[in-house]
Amino acid sequence: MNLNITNLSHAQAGASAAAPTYSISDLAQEFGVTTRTIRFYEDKGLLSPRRDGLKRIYDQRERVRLRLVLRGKRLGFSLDEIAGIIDMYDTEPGEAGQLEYMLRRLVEQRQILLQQKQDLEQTLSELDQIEAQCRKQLKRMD
Amino acid sequence: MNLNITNLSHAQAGASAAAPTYSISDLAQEFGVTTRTIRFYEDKGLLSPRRDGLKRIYDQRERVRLRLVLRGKRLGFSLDEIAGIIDMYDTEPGEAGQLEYMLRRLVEQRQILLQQKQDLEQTLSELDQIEAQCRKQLKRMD
DNA sequence: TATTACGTTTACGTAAACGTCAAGTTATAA
DNA sequence: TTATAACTTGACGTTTACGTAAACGTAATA
Repeated sequence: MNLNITNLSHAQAGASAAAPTYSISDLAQEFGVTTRTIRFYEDKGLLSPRRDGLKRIYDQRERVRLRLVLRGKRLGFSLDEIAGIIDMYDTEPGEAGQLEYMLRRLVEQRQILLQQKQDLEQTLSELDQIEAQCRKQLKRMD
Repeated sequence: MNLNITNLSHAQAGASAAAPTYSISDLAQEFGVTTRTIRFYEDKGLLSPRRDGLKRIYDQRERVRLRLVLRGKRLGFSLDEIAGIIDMYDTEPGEAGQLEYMLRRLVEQRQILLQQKQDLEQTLSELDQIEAQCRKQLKRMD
């Protein structure tokens, strides 16, 4: 019998105020990906869970990172690009040169996202037009 | 010397009111992709240029399709997904069942795009926060 | 006539992002 | 004690989206 707090029924763990942790399959289930995928992301340096012996233990920070990765994927970025983005989320302040470098990267990334936003809105508006045509055509057929 | 109207200096062609046409490298240059890429899209059924002997001749319609493909890529869709989307742009009205099927696909596609939009805006706002932190830190270092 | 520019097909190569075994470990339940 | 479930590390397979090279055709230019 294991009395470890990290082992409570299902994932959530964390009665009292202990930091909740998750197994790999907890996260796999929650986010609808396979454990293979999660391990692959670790291989690529996107995640770095602690270990309990061999087993991977994910805390909040790792969980958030996974969420960021999957959001990046939905936006169509490669894992390498996502790595670059997530990097910015938790780079330590550092020296001035470092900060200015990061500001430049932020600007670049924003440009990309703004272009996407434009592509997105144009596509949405075109779909609206197509739908209107569709409905018009359907009415005409009654 | 070739007097064909399609052969005027660079692509644009179309003195008078003749429909402008383009060679494969015209389009490659205009959109910043390789000819290999354009041929690959044709292989996948995304483009279907006319031929002059062996040579591919692209008209406005094909050019627009290429533009749509590249926009789809910027949004992170696979070529198969893009094929499905572009399909909707030029499906002939057809019968009622066909139209209703298309309406369902439109709704699905819109859902995906709206999710992307949400992801996009959240990411943009997070980048704003990071930038603010950065600038704050820089000021503190003066 | 030879070269240069642009086009063609065919085909093998490759990077990314996992899927899919295989073979072994560890912990709990029967 | 055995079986089951969840985990581990390889390692090879697969799909997508092209890159890259070979070998050739055609047309204008030096």
